[in-house]
Amino acid sequence: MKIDFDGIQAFVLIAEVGGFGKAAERLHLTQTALTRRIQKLESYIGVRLIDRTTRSVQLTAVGREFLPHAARMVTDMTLAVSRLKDMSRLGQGNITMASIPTMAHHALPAVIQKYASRYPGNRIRIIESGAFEVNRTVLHDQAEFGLTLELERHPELQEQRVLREPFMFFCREEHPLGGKKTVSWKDLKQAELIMMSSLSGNRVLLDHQLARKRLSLSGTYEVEHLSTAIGLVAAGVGTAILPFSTIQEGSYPRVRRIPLIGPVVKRTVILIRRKGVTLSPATQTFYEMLAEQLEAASRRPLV
Amino acid sequence: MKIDFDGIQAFVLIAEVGGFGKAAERLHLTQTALTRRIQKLESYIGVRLIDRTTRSVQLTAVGREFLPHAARMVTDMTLAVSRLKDMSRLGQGNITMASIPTMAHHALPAVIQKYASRYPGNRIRIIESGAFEVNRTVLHDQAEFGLTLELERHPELQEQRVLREPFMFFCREEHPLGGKKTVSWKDLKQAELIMMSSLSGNRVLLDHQLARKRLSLSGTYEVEHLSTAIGLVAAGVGTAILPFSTIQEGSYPRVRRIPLIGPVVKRTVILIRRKGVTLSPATQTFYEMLAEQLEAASRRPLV
DNA sequence: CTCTATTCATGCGCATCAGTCATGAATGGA
DNA sequence: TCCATTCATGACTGATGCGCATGAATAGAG
Repeated sequence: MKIDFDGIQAFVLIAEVGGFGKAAERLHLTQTALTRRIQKLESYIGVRLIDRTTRSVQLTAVGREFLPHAARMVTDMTLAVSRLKDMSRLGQGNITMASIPTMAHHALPAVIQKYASRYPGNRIRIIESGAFEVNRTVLHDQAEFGLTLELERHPELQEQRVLREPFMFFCREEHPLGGKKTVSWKDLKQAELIMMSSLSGNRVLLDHQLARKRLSLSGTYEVEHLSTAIGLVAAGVGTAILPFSTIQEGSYPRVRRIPLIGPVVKRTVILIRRKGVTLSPATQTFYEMLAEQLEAASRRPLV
Repeated sequence: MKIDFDGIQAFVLIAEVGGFGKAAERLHLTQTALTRRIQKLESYIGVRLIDRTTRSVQLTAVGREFLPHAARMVTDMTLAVSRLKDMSRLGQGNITMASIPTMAHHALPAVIQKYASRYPGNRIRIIESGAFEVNRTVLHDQAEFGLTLELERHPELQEQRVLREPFMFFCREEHPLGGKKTVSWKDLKQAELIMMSSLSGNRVLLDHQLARKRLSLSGTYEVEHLSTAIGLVAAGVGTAILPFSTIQEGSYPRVRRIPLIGPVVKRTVILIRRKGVTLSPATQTFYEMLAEQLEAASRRPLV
């Protein structure tokens, strides 16, 4: 079953404008071409659709019956395809990504804001979850890509490093260690540490790297989210070891953020996507913008 | 805006069967051709729709979004066109015709019955009206063709004679003229004539032809429809001059139908259709069958 | 009534395009 | 490691759709 779309389109247009010549003009074709298209269409379906003499052009009974269907199909097609093309001209389309909370809270908003101002009208959905869940989400196609921590590699995922930042020591300014320029892991024995749950990706990372230096941590408190930890620190409950970007400049004015040395432990934030799958144009653009912004931030000196 | 229907169809099929090779088989094409179709489609709309390696074929985000629309459009198109083709393979389609009542009552039913048994499932609509209205109906495209009396010609109508039958004298068997083999117009002076309204086509025809022989009729009764007239005759109210086919064999057993001579006046029944317009296939078939049947009837000896 | 303008149809030549064949490249599984 | 499967690519070819020039029909003007 072969479908002659051009023929049907010609039929609809001729019916609408009432003549081969005018329709041909609109299609940027010669009248000859349209005559041929209609002839071909009619011979294919075996029914005359247009009764035409040099002086009049009118639909046959069958043509009249077919016209509304044909017109609808032509507009549907054209609309669907042009929407698809618009989509490719960058911009239009839905974006679904997954992200660990730290990034979703601190780094993403600025990028989203920038993206949205340049390409308005797109829906962006962020699935916020722990580092391990981000992987799963991407693998199951529930998100087109993810922003997560570098942990173990997965063969089906393609990784791209975008940010490398140290863990730092967070405490209130009046804390005994609050005045130091740097803090070493040894100094933390007397600190009332607020730890992340051992299910957290950050905690896994931290433990893993410290273990190699034969260090270990024990906390007084254990919480699920970084934001809870920083809240507790701000309230003076204790101190915490958190990634550099946990707080933004200016928020929590009374909290000090002090470099941790001996050793310096860093975490790497990566973008992940399934190998071999193409991102939608909108997502692709957003992805690139996000990578660029984060890498730029990564190069800025730590305050 | 060019629409690549073949490409979209290929896309849908590949998505459905999950591979180029299998889809190609179904379309009776080589795998190469499908690869090319998808490449062309993608390059035209500027978006990758299918992520493919030699080991897996899966839709991109955009492809997944487009698939349901595409599938629907493809099936719609295919269905609409195949329905149109069916229509041309004779049969399917609606038939609308106009007819004068005599024909609608007596000649048409047999033809319709025969047509319907050969091509079942078609809707046939008959617009029953006087001879003049039949013309108007066809001219206004409210009916594809008409069965009417030959009166004056209209330049936009094409006529085809299908039946020529005499007017006859109708009376009850016990009527004074009921025993005669023939009746002449002169004999009618003493008959209680039931006339048709002068708006009737039959009456116009009759008056016109008689006038040329310097004859004229005057009736005791005047009715609108032939069926009324024959009813009155059957009831013994009077006699009437009516077309041969006004009654069918066997109905009205006590009514005699006697040839009228001096002169014999005939009416011609014709099929009319607008010049230059094509009938739908179903109508065309019905039209031909009708013409043939009527002409055959016309050649049968009058009883 | 004739002439002209308009409009659809057709013959012919050409360029593009879509399809095929042969072959290459990638990769999961034995 | 080798093989079977599957998609991609290059070269070639036949089909197809288009344009130009021209023909044919006819409504309307004069």
